[in-house]
Amino acid sequence: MPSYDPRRPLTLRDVSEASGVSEMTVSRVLRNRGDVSVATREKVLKAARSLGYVPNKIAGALASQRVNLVGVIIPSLSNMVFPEVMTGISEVLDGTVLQPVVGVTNYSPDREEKVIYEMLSWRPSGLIIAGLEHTAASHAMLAQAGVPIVEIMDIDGTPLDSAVGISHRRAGRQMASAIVAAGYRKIAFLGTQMPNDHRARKRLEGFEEVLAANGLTLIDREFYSGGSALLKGREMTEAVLSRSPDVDFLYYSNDMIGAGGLLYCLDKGLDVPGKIGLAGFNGVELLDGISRKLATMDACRLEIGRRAAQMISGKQTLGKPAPEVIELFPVLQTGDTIRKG
Amino acid sequence: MPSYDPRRPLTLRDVSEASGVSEMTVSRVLRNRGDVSVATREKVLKAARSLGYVPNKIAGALASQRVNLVGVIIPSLSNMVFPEVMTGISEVLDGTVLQPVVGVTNYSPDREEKVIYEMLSWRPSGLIIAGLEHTAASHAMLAQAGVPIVEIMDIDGTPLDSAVGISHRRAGRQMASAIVAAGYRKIAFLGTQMPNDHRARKRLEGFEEVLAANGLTLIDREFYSGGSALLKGREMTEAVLSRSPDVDFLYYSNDMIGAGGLLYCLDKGLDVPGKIGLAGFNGVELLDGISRKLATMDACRLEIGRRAAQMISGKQTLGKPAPEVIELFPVLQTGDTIRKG
DNA sequence: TCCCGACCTGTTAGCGCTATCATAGGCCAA
DNA sequence: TTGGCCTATGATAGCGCTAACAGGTCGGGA
Repeated sequence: MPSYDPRRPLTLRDVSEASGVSEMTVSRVLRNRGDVSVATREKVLKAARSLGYVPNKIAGALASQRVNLVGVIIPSLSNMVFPEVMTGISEVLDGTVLQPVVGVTNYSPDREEKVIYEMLSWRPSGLIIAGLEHTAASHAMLAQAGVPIVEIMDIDGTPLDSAVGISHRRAGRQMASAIVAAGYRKIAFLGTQMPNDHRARKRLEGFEEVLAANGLTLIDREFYSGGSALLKGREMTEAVLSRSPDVDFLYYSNDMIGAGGLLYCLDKGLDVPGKIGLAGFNGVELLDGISRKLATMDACRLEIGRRAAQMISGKQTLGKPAPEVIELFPVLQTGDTIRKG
Repeated sequence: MPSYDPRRPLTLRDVSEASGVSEMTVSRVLRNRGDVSVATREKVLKAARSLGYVPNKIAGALASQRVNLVGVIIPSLSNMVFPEVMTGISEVLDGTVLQPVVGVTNYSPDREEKVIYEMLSWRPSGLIIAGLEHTAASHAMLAQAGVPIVEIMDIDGTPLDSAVGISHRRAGRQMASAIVAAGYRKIAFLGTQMPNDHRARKRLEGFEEVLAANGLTLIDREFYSGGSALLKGREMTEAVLSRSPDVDFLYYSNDMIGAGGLLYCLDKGLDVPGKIGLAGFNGVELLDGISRKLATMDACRLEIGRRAAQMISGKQTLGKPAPEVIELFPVLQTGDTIRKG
């Protein structure tokens, strides 16, 4: 491999000169587009390889008006849920010319606004964004973007364009019904203190709706933010149990803190699910190794990612495609922490 | 907010016409560069806002030859380690003009090659890439790229340019020394079956080195791939314990499977750390909620991310900066699963 | 023989922005 | 006044690539 002056980056022209054909022909070879004779193709590829030429997509994208990037805007990468959504997206996009680019908002609407602006300034072919709640400015940008937008995770609200997700309100209701049906009555909620986690909020709303319909209210609640979720779950559980000793069910806003709580209860030798039941949310496979399986609901993360990516890639060809809303239905897994019958 | 024909995207010219100044002046206002009178500035910003104009970075990058993107190439997002590295990187980059863009290789060298090619085709300002082992083609591309490259996580080898990481071999040795010193003799290894996880391999090599120096060899080994790590840890532990009942120490290649194993041992009522000790690797905070704390070593993930980002951003201004290698030193935490003294 | 189309390659004109230099005033010291 | 030097703005020329069209060559059917 010969070495070159790193100060002058390689361009198509270098390859064109090295191989004795026009830049256009080099471009065609490198993109596998149009008719090029086998001999020429070989010659060009050989030159490109020996120079170590890497095409400049910036220039290519500008010239062709095609960027083939899909922006994916999510609140966080450090819990288990969004990486799995990403897996679903990549899985589908790998079979196309499109590539995902992720932006992380940390559940902050202001940051989301900035990330959307950044993303759009690259003129992506589409945008996948978590949640239906955005600032007015974000909403305006998305509406004007002129590219397909898919809002994911949640369908309790009005999508801007297309959407794939589950109804968190319904999920909360379903879980509450199961808990009440199993005979639990003194129910406490333990969850994130996140004003902008709208999905957790909606689940709790649905949950309380059903409690109310059964003449019940939450007897206690405990919130946290930051830190190791497993540990927080443990600490919160301890706090609730000591404050409300007669509690008979702990409903957690996610599986991680639920697992922490479960480990605590088991350590304390509590009768789970006889005297006290527990449930979380998300169906995180990661936790399958705990001796008792926590009741939970699968949030369909992988499938949401897949569908969203399919929608974006499907809309590339057509003109102005119709918005589409897909509702997925999480399955309640009672596990070992809700009484049967 | 007025609405526009989405078929013709907005350009600088639209803003320039709407505000009655030249495109150049609009560009200056939007980038806060050069002298523009307050009156003009206001006028332009108003026009840009009312149009909902978002600058086209593709064009901007091409014209200015500056992209301000930092490629980050990592094997996976679904374990706990790389998201934390990302956090460190973002933390530092947020204070600069640079933005991270991540690419995931799934521990496949071929995929890494493709991802590097893709990244370089966007002409990033720098590249952060996990590991020191790359295919010949990858190596050539990186060497020719003409931008700062920082290889992270590992320093047992020869960096291409700069590097930040820990010595996994040394980490393995340290852990082995601690285990041997604590009096354990019948030691088994449980880890990933990943030919391309070089860091896990190096840890094991260092580990066995010290065992050998003490006249010991591993009495058993068990490998896995895929699946829920916690559950795998449990299953592997069961397999090892039944196959080698006299084992007195279980060394896991990561904390997740270690935690699964720990939960299994506790469930079985084994005397931990008296009859059997356990240790993992990574120091994942996530697991802090387990009743017994697993012995582990912190891989300095956050700090690695920070340092790598600092190196890239520090090299933006200078000409051709000198390569730099930073070794970080993980701390051994004996937790509750290695005998004291 | 000529013409037509298939195949291959080249030429031209941008994509939307920014670097660079040019220019038009305004202000002050000499 | 004149020159010098600011500040504010505009004109011009690309960045590296691709779309669109313009040839040129060759072979075969009329």
